Order: sequence, then structure tokens, then C-alpha cells
Amino acid sequence: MRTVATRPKASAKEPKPRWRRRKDARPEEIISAALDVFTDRGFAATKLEDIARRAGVTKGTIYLYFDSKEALFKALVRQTIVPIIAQGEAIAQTFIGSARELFERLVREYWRLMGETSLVGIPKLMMAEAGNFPELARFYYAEVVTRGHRLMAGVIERGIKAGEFRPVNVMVAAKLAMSPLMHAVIARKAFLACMPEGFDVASYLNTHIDLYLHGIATTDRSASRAR
Amino acid sequence: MRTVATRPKASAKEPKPRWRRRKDARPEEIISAALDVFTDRGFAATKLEDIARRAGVTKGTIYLYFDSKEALFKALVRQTIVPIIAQGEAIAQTFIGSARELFERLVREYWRLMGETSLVGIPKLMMAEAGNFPELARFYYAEVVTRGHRLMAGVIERGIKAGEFRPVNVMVAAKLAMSPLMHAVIARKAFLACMPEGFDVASYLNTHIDLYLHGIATTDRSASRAR
Amino acid sequence: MRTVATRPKASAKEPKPRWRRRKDARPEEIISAALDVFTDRGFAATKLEDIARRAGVTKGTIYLYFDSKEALFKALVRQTIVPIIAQGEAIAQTFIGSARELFERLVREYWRLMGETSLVGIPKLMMAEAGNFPELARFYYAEVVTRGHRLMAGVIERGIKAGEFRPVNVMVAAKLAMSPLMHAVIARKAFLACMPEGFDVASYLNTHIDLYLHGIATTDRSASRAR
Amino acid sequence: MRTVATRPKASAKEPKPRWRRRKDARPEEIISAALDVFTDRGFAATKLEDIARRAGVTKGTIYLYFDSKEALFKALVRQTIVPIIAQGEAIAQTFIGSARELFERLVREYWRLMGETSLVGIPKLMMAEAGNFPELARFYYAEVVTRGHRLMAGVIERGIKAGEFRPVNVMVAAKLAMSPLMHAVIARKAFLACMPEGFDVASYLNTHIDLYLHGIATTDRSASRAR
DNA sequence: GATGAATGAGCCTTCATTCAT
DNA sequence: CATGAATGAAGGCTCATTCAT
Repeated sequence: MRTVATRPKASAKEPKPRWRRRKDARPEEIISAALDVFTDRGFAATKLEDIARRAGVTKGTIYLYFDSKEALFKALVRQTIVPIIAQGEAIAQTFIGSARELFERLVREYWRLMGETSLVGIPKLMMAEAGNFPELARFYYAEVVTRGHRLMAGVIERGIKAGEFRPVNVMVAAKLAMSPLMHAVIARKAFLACMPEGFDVASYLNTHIDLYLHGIATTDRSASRAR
Repeated sequence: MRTVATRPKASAKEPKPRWRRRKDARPEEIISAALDVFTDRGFAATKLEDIARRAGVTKGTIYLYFDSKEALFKALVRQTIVPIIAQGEAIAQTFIGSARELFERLVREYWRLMGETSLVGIPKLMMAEAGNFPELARFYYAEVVTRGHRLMAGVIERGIKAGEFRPVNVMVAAKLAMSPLMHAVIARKAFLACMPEGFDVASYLNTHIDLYLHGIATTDRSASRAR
Repeated sequence: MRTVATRPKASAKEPKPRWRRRKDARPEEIISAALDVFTDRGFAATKLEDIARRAGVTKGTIYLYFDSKEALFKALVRQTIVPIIAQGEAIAQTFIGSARELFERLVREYWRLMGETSLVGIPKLMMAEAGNFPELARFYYAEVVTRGHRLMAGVIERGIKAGEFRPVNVMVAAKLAMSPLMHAVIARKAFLACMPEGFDVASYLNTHIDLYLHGIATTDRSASRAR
Repeated sequence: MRTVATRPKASAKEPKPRWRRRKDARPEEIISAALDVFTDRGFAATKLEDIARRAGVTKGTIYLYFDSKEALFKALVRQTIVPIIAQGEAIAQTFIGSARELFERLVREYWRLMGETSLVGIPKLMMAEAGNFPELARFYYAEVVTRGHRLMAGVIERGIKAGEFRPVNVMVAAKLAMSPLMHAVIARKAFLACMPEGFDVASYLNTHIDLYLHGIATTDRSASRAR
């Protein structure tokens, strides 16, 4: 749960990792705690004290590193989310294979990094708080949403050029590729406790990939791809 | 009293008719105001006083009709969203035509009722606040989300039976039909101010319909339908 | 329960005494209700609405007869308590018999009129609120407490003159005759629910009369010692 | 900031040492202030802000130590009254002398500890607010009232066994020994300002002791008791 | 005369923020 | 660096009081 962006090898167990405080790891620990709490309470409903407790410090300490609750929130968004996008871009640039395969790879990668970590909370939070933090919303939209869309748009363009995909409005198609992912990731976080049937991730992703690639494929040979 | 017609744009004195109306229109006026405010501030950040002001009453008045801020929030959700779903169900039951046409009809109807009205705020709010109101989340998920999914699932099943659609997991496919709509509707509300390029609703809907129907269509004749 | 001072023959049953409203009985009904509510909630904790409900009217109606909550409270004290004292005085003046018999009569009468009706609430209230209502306290102390003490003092004086009682400071002795009654009446109201053993009124009164008369009686050999 | 050294006991400006102390003396200071304020305003009429001001802190500080106004009230009762009772019990257990002497000792002690300190306010409050705090009333009645009665009952029993006192219902007699004290202590606090003649404590106590011991004494030798 | 919808001041309570230690 | 006691500005909620009907 305590994942921070680029620290994916954190051994999540660590029974009691004492005696390694007093480093400069503090800000990260605080951000990590903030992620967890903001994420499932929302901005206003989050108490600095909860963050402090979870980070193993006191309220006052937070102010050594962040000017205000708002500043902490912004730092959180800025520092946790961008690396994800960058990572996606890196994958795309070095990927060798068909556009369809790349599409599938990115879809699954997105879910792994966003859907399965506490990072889910970020888009959820941004949707909710965009109105209250206009500059942050602008930053987020430009640096994350648009960049993510562009990434996916590149994949689609690649597919069109390669004759794999039909010619479509690539930016719109990119949004349509991402939105089922973003929505599911958020809704799952929000409503998991309310889903008696659970949420079958594999089915959801497979069906999305299947329908989407079917939908966008050039129609002559009709490249089906199921599992 | 009401010295002047219905909306005293009067300039004069109007000594101090401390309060005006006094109807059972009040609850609805308050809910309407609550919709606006909750919707763009979130639950916790909303001040009862703002709702009151917008409804043209004072804080105290709200408590004549609702027990608490939370109760007002619940009433808001209950009274605004459920009818929408019911309306969709009515359309589906009386619809005459192909499954594809029904799909398109529902997609456009959803956007018209949710995307173009302030009701957008409701799902946005629910996503954000579900964690803080487990009971409400359960209600919403059962009465709105699931019901909406079932509605769409029925359409897909109809298409499969008619040979229009490939056999797929209908519930998952239903979620995938809805999620681009739900996400877009929310994101548009959240980020519209941040979109320099705006949001081209027509393209988005058309492309979704096109890709989705293409994706789910039985592949032999492959009935494409673009615009 | 609903007793109002000088209306002791009120038939407490009256299944539904409708259609006799709109008289000038209103103020009394309100005072009666106020007595009940003030009495077991205290002044500040009493809501006008509770009084109104119990009186079968609405909040607004109270203001037709009383200027404010405070005014109602004062009227309540003034109008309900004085008749009691007067009644006691009347008994004393017309009483034929020994001082000891008169003492006993007054003690039992006090309990009957104060201990067994909602009038108990008045001294209880006054003790509690004297600090918040100085003028009222002054009125009450002069018109009720002092007058009550004087009444009892007269009895004691009578006993001394008749040789029944030892010579004592009559005013102090009067207070000591009354205080066990006043305290018991109040404490019983306050704590009845907390007394698993209940409160044995007969024992309490009998023992008080016994001890007090024994204590004040001229002992033939009589080693009195006063100051 | 602190332009000057560490503890400017200086007279000069003292720019704004926003707050001072910071000890665990705080809870006691608050309780002490609460005693004063609750005591002469009653529970409901007391404003936390008044308590805070009197304790030299702000409203918020109270909540560092007590969960709510009610919790503060309970703490107040628990910490002030119960020790008094215990002290009385200690006296009785170690007392050497006649039951009459012990009776007198306890009567005077009660007055000294309750009548002459601000603790008077507690029983006064309890009488008034018992109805609003059933649980607290139960606690108080069991831990204070009953315990006090039992203490006095023991004394009376001792006197009976020793042949000093007539056989009486000891529990009732105990109540009658205490009630003039409790009532006087409360009434004096409530009405002192209304007593033009003042309240002669010595007379009151002496006369009570005299009458009571006279009343309960075995009658043959007629134990007089002087000073 | 009565009503009851509406008001608005005020209180309890919370919590981001500060700062002496 | 850290702490945590203290602050003080709000916000939710209540309720005595008013007044159009």
C-alpha cells in the first residue's frame, strides 16, 4: 500500500523498520502517507494528524517540509504521478512489435501501476478536487492527462500507418482507449466494498482489449485476438 | 407579500420583508442549490451557508427540511439520479429497432441527461466521497451503477440473441460500454477549464459508438456505421 | 402531573378534552406545561417547542401571552408557588390543637402539596437558577422561603409559649424543620430513577416528625442548651 | 522569532508570547475553572469559552484534555467529590469517642469541606442537572449520596449499640442527619445575596446538632451535650 | 387569535497552523 | 531536527424569537 512512485522494489513486509529515521527520507515518507490518506478520504476530509500518524511523525514535522496542507497535496500529485507517464513513454519508445501488441502492453502496464497501487488515488483525487485547485488541475491535465493521451495517440497513429488500424481521429480514439481504464481504476477503488460480485480485473482488461482492437482494426481480414 | 411580480428586480426600498415564500417548494430549492454546490466543491468543502445563500434562505432553514448535511447529501443523491436510470429502463423496454440502434440511443440519451446537466456532479461526487459514506455508496452502487449496467447488459444480450453482436461476457461488455461515458462526463466537468482545445462531444460519442459497435459486431458482414 | 396551583380538582383523566380551546385558559395551560418541562430539564435546557407541544399549541402562541422565555419562567414561579404558602398560612391560623399537632399537620401538608405534585420543580428550579435570575431569586426568597420559615417559626413560638417546646432560636429551628422536607422533595425528584431501593416517604416523614419533636420537646428534667 | 533571549520576563513589549505554560497542570486548571463556572451558571448555561477564559486558555485547549463539555463535567464531579466522601469515611474509621461526638465531628467536617468551599456547587449542580444526565446521576447517587448516607448510618448504628441512641431506622435517620446540611449548603449558595439577615452558620449547625442528638438520644438520662 | 416558516445569533467542536521547548 | 501544547478561525447545528399569513 505504501508504494511511492519509483520505489517498486520496496519489500512490503519490513516488520518494524526502525532506526533508519532522521535521514532525508522524511519528505518521501510523508508524501507516501499523504497519498494513502488523501486518497481515501479526499482533500478536505483528510486530517494532517492522520497523515502525521501514518508517517510516524507529528503534525508539526510536516511543516518542516511543506508549507501547508495544500502544498503537501500539490507536491504529492506532482511527485508521484509524472514518473508513471514517463515510464509509459519509455516503454512505447523502445517497444518492438505491432501496434496492437503495444496497445495491449500499455493497457496492462497502466493497470499494474495505477490500478494495483495506491496511486489510483491520484486521478480519483484530481477528479474530485480539480475545481478547488485550478492551477493544480491545469498542471495535472497538461502533464498527465494530455501526455497520457498523446502517448496512446502515438500508438494508434503507429497502427494506422502500419495498416493495422482504421483511420480514425487519433486523439479521440486515444481517449476512448484510456477512459475505460481510468474509470474502472477509480470506480473499483471507490466501490470495491460495495461490489458483492467483486471486480474481475482479468475479464475487464481482456474484454476491453478485445473489443477495442476489434473495433479499430482494419476490417478486411478482421484480426481477432481473444484469450 | 411579494411586492413585485416574481423576481423583484425592483430598485426601491423594500424595507425588510425578512423572508418571503413559504411553500413546500423549499426542499426542492434547497436540493437544487445543494446539487450545484456539492457538485463543484465536494462534500466536505461545501459549507451549508453557501447552499443556503444559493437557495435564498439562511442556514437554519435547511434544518427545517433536512436533519444534517449528510442527510441533505443523501436526499440529493436519491432524488436526482434514480429517476434518470428509470427513464433509461423505460426507453429500453419500449424501444423498437435493432440492438445497435438501441445502444446508440441510450448512449446519446445518457449524455444528454447526465453530461449536459448539472447532474454530472452526482457521479463525480460519489466517486470522491464513496469512502466517507459507505452506506450511501452501497445504495448508489446498487440503485444506480448496477442498475445502469444491467440496463446496458440487456441491450447487449438482445444484440447477441439477434445475431448482431458476438457472444461476449455481457456484464463486462456493459461496463465497457458505459465507462467511457461516465469518465468523459466527469472529466469534462472537472477539467473543462483546463482544456485549451475544448472537448468535442460529438466526435467523442460518435467514435465511441463506432468503435464499440465495430468491436462487438459479428464479423462476417461487418456492418460498419460511421458518420 | 399537570397540576396547576389552585386547581386541585382537575380531573386528571379527561381522555381528549377537545373543543374547549380558545378560552382564556391558554396562559394557564402554557404555564402548566412549562412547569413540567422546566422542572425536569432546567431553564436553559428547556426548549420552548417542548413546552408548546405539551401545551398543545405552537411556539408562536407562547409569545402571545409571554414576552420571552425568561418572562414565562418568572410568571411560572410567581403564579404557582405563592398560593401554596398562603394555603399553609391559612391552615396555621385556623388550626386548633397543640403546636406539635400543627407541626405534624404542616409537615404532611407540605409533602402533599409539594412533594406529590409537579410543584416540586419550583424549589428545584430556583436553587439551580437563582444565580441567573437575581431579581426572581429575591422575590422567591422573600415571598416563599422567608414566608415559609416565618410560618413554621410561628408554630414553634406557639409551642414554646405553651411549654411544649424548649426555648430555641425559633427562626433557626424553623429552617431545620423545613430543610429535610425541601431537600427530600428535591432529591427525590432528581434521583428517583437512581434509587434502587426507592424512597419510603412515610418512614421519612414519620421519622422526621418523631426526631424533631423529640428533639425540641421540653424534657421534664430538660438539659437544654442553645445559643 | 523571539527577538530577545529565552524568557523575556522583561516588562517592555512582549510582542505576543501567544501561549505560555505547557504542563500537565492544565487539566487541573481547567477543572478548577469549570468548577467555578458550572457551579454558578449550571451546566447548559455555561459556555466553554467562559471556562477557557477563566483557565487562561482558549476554547480549543479544553479539547486537548476533555472530549466534550459533558466529559469535562463528569471529570469535575469525579475528581472533586469522591475524595471528600473518602475522607469522611477515614475519619469515622479512626475515630475514638462516643457516637455523639463523632456525629458532631462529621457534621462540622461536612460543612467545612462542602459548605465553605466552591465544592458546594457540585451537589447544587447535580440536583439541577440529574435529569439531563441520567448516567452521571446514577454515578453520583451511588458514589456520593448513598456512600455518604451509609457513612452516617454507621455512626447512628454505633450510637444505638452503645445505648446512646434510641433504636431507629438507621438509614432514614442518616438521611435526616444529612439533609439539613445539604439543603443549607445549597440554599446558602443560591440565595446568599437575597438574605438581608445573612446566614448564621454557627447557630444553624449548633441547633441542628442539638436538636438531632436530643431527638435521637435515649430518653432516660437525657444526655445533654454542651460546649 | 393562532400558526409555522424563517431567521440569525451563538455555541460546541474541529483542525490547520504556530512556536516555545 | 522534532515535538506537541496551544491557538483561533471556521463550520455544523440549535433554538429563542419574529412575522406574513
